[in-house]
Amino acid sequence: MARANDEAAALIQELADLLSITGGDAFKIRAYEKAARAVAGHPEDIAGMDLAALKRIPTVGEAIAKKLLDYTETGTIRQVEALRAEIPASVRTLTGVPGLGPKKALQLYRELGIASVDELAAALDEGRLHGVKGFGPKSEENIRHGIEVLRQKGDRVLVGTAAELAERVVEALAPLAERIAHAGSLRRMRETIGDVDVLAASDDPRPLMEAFTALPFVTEVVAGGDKKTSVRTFRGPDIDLRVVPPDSWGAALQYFTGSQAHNVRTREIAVRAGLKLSEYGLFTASGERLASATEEEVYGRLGLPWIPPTLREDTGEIEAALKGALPDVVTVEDITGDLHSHTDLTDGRASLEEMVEAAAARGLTYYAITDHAPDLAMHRMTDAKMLAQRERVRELQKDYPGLVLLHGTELNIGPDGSVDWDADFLAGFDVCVASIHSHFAQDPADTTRRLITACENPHVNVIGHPTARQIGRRAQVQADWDEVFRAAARTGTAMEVNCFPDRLDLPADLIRRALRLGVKFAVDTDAHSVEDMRNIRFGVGTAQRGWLTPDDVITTWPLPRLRDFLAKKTT
DNA sequence: GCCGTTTTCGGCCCGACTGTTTTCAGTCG
Repeated sequence: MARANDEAAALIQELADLLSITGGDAFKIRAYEKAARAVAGHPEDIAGMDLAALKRIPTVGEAIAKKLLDYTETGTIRQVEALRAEIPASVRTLTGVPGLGPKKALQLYRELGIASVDELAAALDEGRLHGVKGFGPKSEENIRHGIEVLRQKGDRVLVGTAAELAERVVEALAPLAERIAHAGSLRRMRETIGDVDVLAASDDPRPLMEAFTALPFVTEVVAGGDKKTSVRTFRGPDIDLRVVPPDSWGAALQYFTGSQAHNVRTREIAVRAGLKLSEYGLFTASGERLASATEEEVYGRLGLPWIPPTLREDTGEIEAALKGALPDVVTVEDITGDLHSHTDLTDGRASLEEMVEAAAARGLTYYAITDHAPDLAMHRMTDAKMLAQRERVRELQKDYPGLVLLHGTELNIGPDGSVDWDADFLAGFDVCVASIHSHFAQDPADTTRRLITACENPHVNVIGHPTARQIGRRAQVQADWDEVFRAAARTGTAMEVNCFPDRLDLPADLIRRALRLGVKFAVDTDAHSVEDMRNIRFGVGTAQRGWLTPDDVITTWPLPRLRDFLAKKTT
């Protein structure tokens, strides 16, 4: 179920958008935007909070607290309703067209009565923009194109897709740059990516820009300068290439990694110290450069430790850094095992032998094979097939002295919380993952009970991809997550962080909520092929965004500690 | 509208690029 926080944050954000269209004070607008982010990221549910509690949320003062109270009491915010009456909410959608901001959107509405993207397209066709002040022939063409981009590209791509594209750009341009790397939301490992940002260091940007625009998948150059070039790609995201002098590398990487909200905070810290921070470095008032070569140096001169990119969202990392309380987040190198994988016995594409060989090559110390159980009838699993696989796993173990093979299964959680086999058969597995694969639209109270029942099963060790979402295709199942997490913590059941780019499940915001309730996590690839094992970086990135340390993640633990965790369920 | 190791008022991040504006506003990140 959508938390009150998310709906309230959306309303505050809408208030900011509508005020920016009607020409409200820019600083007031920014205050609303900051508060919207803070409310969305606040771990406690705002439903039921009183004014004093609401004001304790950072960036929420008296005025916004009252608006939040208005929301929790009436389901809406009066000022938003009033502004909607003045400006149709659909005018907001005009600012979604690249190149159209609040000022021009308002102008189009006031002068031509345009209140939606469709109306804008029609006005263009009828030539009604001719002669409107500020809209020359070039603007018309850009808006026309912007509408097309908005309509066909949809919006964001999965992090895996963006990572592949970024790798191709970096590889192609590396010979022409002193340094080159991806930055932006991809470096922060957001689950979906709008634009791919690539940063290069060179004293001679021209050859880089020329090679960049000549890449085979580039279809159009949107903006081309000496320092920045933006391109559109064939059925992919836009790519920005920024080129900076080599001695600005650290400051530039810090800046272009973002997030924008994080950067605002770091620049505010600089201003308070009488300094100026830009992508070229940290400078004194007289222009003397204090730091710029590395990110560590830049953060250091601001009095901060280096902050992992995955935390840079202004959701508490600045405060934690100032207090010396940043989490020592889990890394790919910390991962010692994998508790969820498939073979061609069910829907995997590689044999048991190939998967085990790949797990050994990853340098894991333990690896669980967890093929699907009989309730997913399409995979035609039987008791006999599962026991035969177990025999084969035990035989294979002899060939892998450095890798402990675990035999497990991925159970199906039925609508009532039951799983495929009875306790006797389940007791034969080393580890059991249990996941939801159907009945996604159940009543939230039923889904909550369903997941709690699965946690209470003494043989279920891990809840696989707990929300069952598929990014861009299937919404999360609705449940009272805090209740589910309490049950997981109480019963010693780990929540999975599934590494598939279209799952990333649990999502980072739910990870943070679960963490506060004492839950442990299993970062698992759910690999169906050898290649899928590379997805571990996306799951670890998601775990980092959830502020997880190695201690929170059972798949970083040495085998004896893991075995204790698994054993505690049944005793 | 928020906030305070320059405090309760006066600030609030910084730069690149575009188009049409003859000196810069709007947009974007």
